[in-house]
Amino acid sequence: MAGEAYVTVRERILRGELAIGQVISRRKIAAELGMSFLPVSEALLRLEHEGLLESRPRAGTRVRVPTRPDVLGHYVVREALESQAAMLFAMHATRDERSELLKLAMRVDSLSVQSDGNRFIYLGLHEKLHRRIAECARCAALSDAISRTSALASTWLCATRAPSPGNPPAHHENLLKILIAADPPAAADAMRQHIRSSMENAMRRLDQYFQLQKVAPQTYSRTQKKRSALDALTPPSASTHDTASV
Amino acid sequence: MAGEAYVTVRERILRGELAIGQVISRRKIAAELGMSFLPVSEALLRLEHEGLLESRPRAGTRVRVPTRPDVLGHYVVREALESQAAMLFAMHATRDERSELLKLAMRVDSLSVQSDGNRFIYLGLHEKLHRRIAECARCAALSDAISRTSALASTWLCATRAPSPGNPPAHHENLLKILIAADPPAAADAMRQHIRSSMENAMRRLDQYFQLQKVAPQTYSRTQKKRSALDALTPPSASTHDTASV
DNA sequence: GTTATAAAACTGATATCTCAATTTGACGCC
DNA sequence: GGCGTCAAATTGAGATATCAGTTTTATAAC
Repeated sequence: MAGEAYVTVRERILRGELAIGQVISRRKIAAELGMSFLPVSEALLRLEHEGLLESRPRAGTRVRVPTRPDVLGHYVVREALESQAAMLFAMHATRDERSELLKLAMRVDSLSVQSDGNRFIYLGLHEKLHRRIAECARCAALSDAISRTSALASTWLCATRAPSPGNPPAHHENLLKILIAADPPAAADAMRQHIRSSMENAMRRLDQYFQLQKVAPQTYSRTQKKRSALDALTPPSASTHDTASV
Repeated sequence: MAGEAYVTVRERILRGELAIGQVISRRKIAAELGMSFLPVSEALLRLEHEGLLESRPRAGTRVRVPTRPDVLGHYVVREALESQAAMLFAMHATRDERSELLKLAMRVDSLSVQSDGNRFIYLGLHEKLHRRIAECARCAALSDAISRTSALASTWLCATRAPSPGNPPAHHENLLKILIAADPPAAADAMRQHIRSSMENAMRRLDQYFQLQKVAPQTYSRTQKKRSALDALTPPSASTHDTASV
């Protein structure tokens, strides 16, 4: 049951149904899922340890509002893990896997240039590309570490609106071409550069949240009126089928 | 309270008071610490997620018995994180920090060659060296990721007896000399090699536990007699002040 | 209208209790 | 004597109740 609650809440955060900074109630979720709030507490605690939530002891729990060092640190860790995965991919991936992922990269690129609301499809496919690279590295522990880490970034990118602005059209295709070429250090280095450009992108987008934090460092308000500063920032997406509106 | 239980149990595992495969009881720990077993459950759940414990739903909880892929995967992740830290150390560490850590490395090496029971002191200092390198990388998230990861290895190394057999006398000193030289890629590579040799070392030592797992894959026996296979492997250390016996 | 304040509602944390699954150890059977 | 079986003990998981701290809101004073 705790696992069910974990998956449900995690999905909601990752799909952007719960915006950054939004306060959630253990009791309401428990009632909604038809269980006591003890397994829900367990799930939320786990999500807090993974960095998706934050809570103050007796005030409330909300979707984590990242700070600038948070995002920087996240991408440093991610750079370490994903460049390692790229290196192992160059060493161990089969021929089929290499061609599969090259094709996937080209699809991601083609979705990237379209600016009509395929944002969620693009994000999902982009995450799949990175996940598959990690899986082809043939190391479960590394895959796990990466998927734990990239869940965080998914949250942050879900919250922002603009579809990747200044990426070259063949961004991922070029990356995969290097990974396929089977030179491990070069693969690691290419992934390293890729992650760094992702970081700059994310930094630019999340800037508004960094400003916000200085204004309301630790607000766990449950009502609407005092969250106006936050609400002004969150994209209007909300409902799941509304992705074609931008 | 949950935090207190977490720290206590974690300490016991890391100090080797709880051997690999040993079964522990939530209720006994709760009684011992004077609290309900709910906060204890929370603490044990966290330790399970961190990989220090393993449990079967209604059978029991024990200190995790690592498999070969576990250890391999652990060191792959660790290689990724620590080589990143080494790179950032080469870039950002101050002059004072560089000389401090070089001295620390030399102390670690000198303890390494002595074979009279300074094992716990050596392990502690060795861990401190790696921790300080991560801290000097100026990235809290990376430090956290590393300390979470290296806790696992500490458990495993605590369980084994032999003081690092075939390391060259100036193993860590040479590593630090490269880190200090301020060439980031070279620093990363040196750390990478260092971690890999650590892995081979750990693999050799933990081999007996890998064999064991095939015999008793999932035993949560609370009695002594069926654990004879495990008991034969655990070092006689146990009591904290008994380190000078080997 | 604004501000200060106190009661009310709500939150997370813990304790206590119950329950189903597992292990244990003793009993009976061959 | 060895082996299968079943009751008792133990375990982790969940439900409910209680408590202390925080936020909200209604109230009163200015």
